[in-house]
Amino acid sequence: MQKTSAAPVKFTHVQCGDCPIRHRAVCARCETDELVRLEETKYYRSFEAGQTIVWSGDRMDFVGSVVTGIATLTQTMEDGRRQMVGLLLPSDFVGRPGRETAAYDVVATTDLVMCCFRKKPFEELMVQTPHVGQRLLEMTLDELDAAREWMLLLGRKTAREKIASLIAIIARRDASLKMQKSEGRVIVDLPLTREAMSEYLGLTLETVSRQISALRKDGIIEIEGKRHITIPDFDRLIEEAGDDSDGGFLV
Amino acid sequence: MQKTSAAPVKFTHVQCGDCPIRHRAVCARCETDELVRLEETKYYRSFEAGQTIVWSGDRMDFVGSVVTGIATLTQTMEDGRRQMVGLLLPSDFVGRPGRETAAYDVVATTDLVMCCFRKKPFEELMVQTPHVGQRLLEMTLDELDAAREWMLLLGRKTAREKIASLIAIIARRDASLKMQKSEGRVIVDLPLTREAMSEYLGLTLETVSRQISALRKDGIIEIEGKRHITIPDFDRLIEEAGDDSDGGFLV
DNA sequence: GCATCGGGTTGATTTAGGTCAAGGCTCGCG
DNA sequence: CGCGAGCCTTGACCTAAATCAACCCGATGC
Repeated sequence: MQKTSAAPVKFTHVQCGDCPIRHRAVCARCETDELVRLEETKYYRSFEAGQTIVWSGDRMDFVGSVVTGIATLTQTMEDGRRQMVGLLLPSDFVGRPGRETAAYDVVATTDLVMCCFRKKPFEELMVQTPHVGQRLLEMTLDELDAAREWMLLLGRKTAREKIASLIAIIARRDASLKMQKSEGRVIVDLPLTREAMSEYLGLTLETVSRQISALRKDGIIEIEGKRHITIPDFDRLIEEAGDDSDGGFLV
Repeated sequence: MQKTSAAPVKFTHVQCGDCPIRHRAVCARCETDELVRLEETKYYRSFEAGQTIVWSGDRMDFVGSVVTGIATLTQTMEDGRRQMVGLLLPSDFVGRPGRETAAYDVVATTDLVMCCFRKKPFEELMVQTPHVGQRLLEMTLDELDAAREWMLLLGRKTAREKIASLIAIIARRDASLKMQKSEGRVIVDLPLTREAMSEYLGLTLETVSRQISALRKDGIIEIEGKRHITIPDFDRLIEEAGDDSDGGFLV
């Protein structure tokens, strides 16, 4: 099962600044003049950990991408049950062209910097420059694959498998960015509270805590503090995750 | 929470044949010469109920859309646990441009006709005619929304709520196509076996059966045979589904 | 120094849904 | 006509995870 696109996009545009929307997220193959037009409507926004960026149903007149930090998309039922439906790491895109209200709560789970564009100009740009739309399609298809992997997790995995999967997912995303892996031994800092993990996994936070303890007791993971995890044998973790495929290299 | 795009696409192209990929799925706003080019690579395929169209990991050199019948996308774990991750009704698109192997099992759950295009020419067409790509982006975004609604269902809803939600989803898709609704009273034919429902909902088929019986006893639904359901009060069903939003008009 | 608070752990108990098992209904076929 | 296969239902029992509750630990504030 292949999760990544056949031909991975190369980010060769060298005049990029620090804004991922230019060099990673959207404008991977864009031309200089398009960059300039995009640039004109660009602005940055910072949020503190815990802050809600938009509430479900609110007007949302921008799109953007995460520069640093982590955000989540969450759905809430009337009685307060919550399910995370999106985990946004740096370079991930937020917002849907063609929709003017947010469909989910968007929350900063760590301190966060986003790079935003007003929606109108962005949509106009999309019409004028097909590359942007094509890149967005690729990203959306990747997200859809991730969502489907997530559905398997939610529908069929045990609590232990869910925890192992989540750690693996974060480790892989981390590793693919930072390459902190050395022959099977992997180190991760969980960027989520136990509660956020429980919302990701469709569990209670007590169960999350218990299963993390269980994995520690069984030597699958080692823990320092609350969040710092080292995985002595990554393949063993993957076994615990019960993944059929390569586990989805995309979150 | 808004599930449909702000400006719903209008299907005004009148020379359409019976192929949904032309008039509904992809070429909503296309020009005649594009249609012609697409037409050249088009072919139909029929499948019987229960037949597997592609296996996860198999080479898949076509994309297409469902004309009549129902297909599903399913993921399987090594030990046989299965989770449905896509339900494809007429006009839904199958396949991912840019990927040459299938990521999921695609199964015909009823007799099925698909309209297919060889992938290469389709991809070339996509590059040449932005409208096709844009339409595909819209469809993919809709699917992503549906997947996220589905995640809430899998992660947080009770068995009873899951069943009620599924019936509501099918009824709405049905109704939006066939308009067989009369003041709150709705009639649906479930196009899925109990087993398929259980794979959709992350339950066992026994639980599905029990909860359907429970909803019948409580007068939420009435059943004739195994599959024919009438919903005397649709709003009451929605209450049982525990939906926060409008419930996602998209499957 | 002490109180408080957010995040985390652990234990005791309950329960929703899974598992195992028996049987029913319908349809096609020898 | 009787038989078996699919599909579905129902019952008895079991277990994984939820619930309820106590408590730990480190940071922050007064």
